[in-house]
Amino acid sequence: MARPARLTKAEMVEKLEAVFKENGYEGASLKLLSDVTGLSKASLYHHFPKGKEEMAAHVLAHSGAHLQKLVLAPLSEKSAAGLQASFGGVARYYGGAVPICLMNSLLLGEGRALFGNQIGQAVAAWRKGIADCLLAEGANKPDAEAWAMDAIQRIQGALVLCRVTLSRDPLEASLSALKQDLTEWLETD
Amino acid sequence: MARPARLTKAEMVEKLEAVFKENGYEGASLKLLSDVTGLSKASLYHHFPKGKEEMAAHVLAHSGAHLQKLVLAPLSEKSAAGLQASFGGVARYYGGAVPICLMNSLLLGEGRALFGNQIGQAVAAWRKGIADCLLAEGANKPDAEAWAMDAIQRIQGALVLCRVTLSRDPLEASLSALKQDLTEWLETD
DNA sequence: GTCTATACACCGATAGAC
DNA sequence: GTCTATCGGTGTATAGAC
Repeated sequence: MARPARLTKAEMVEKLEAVFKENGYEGASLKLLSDVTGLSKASLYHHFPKGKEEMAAHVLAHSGAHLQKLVLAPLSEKSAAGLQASFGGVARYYGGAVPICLMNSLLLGEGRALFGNQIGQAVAAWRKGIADCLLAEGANKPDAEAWAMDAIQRIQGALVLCRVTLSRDPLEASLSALKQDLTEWLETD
Repeated sequence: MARPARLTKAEMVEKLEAVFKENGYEGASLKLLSDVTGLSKASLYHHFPKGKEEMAAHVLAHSGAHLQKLVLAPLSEKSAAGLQASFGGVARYYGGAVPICLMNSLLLGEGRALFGNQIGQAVAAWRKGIADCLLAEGANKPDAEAWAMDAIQRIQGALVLCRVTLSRDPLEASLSALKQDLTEWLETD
């Protein structure tokens, strides 16, 4: 595989992702995107001919693949162990000193119109994955679905508080509590 | 009190608030703000001479006063009943078919630099108010603070899911669960 | 207090040289 | 594949008439 210039596409997308997460779709100006990659606006258009919307689409796809690998794949084991592993994956998926959820940032203004459906589907898949793990452990369907929704809700709430407090403590605390809750639920099963 | 033209300042601010909530600080263009109020850009500058930043500051102050009245004031009773009443206030504070948290929307990009500290203080006050209710009911300090953080986290997570699913069901479900949790906690106290 | 008209910077996007 | 230069449009903000 030949070395593609100075930055691989994946490296570009990762740098772009940070800008979209921190600024949202409309706040992510071509100037910011240009600065963070070290490429001129024209060079960005060479790589992403349809401009900002295509950049955001690549970022979302990259992030979605990351979510798939770290968070959703462990759930396919359909067991409590898989669910615990998935929570571990959440901690890695939402990395950094102040984790930010790309989906949350993109769900404002123009971004919501462009990517709202895609984001909704990702969340639905996540929810279903968690619920299926619980069903395999003997939960009934309403309980499993409610617990799954609650888990995602806690993680998303923790991510909001991470942005408020400029730390990743709420996320770590939330994941610990979720793992604990799951363990207790299994014992009383 | 004389009728101040066609819209009172409070009415203006409420209309502006919707734009900032749905679009964030950078996404809230003067065109959108002008359209939603029915005022020209120049008229907006008459009422808010420092422009968009002043509009957002007024919106945040108005929303903060609303939070104070509906959510924080009930907590000053420092009792479980006050806490239950506050949860009811949360449902009213986050009104509409798809509730959106202004603080979340403003914590992106330029908005975070302008209003991050103010938002952090509002959340801290909220957290303290909840914890004080629990302390008055006999909880120890770490438990009270953890429960308070968890409650706010759940509400914020629910609000994120409301935006994902375009409904207010997650918020209502979350508040029901919180009220239930509180009742159970009191029984085992 | 409202408006039209305008100033000027920045935005997303493109042309074309190297 | 990268850049400088530039386009048209939109962004925030102002001037000044009514």
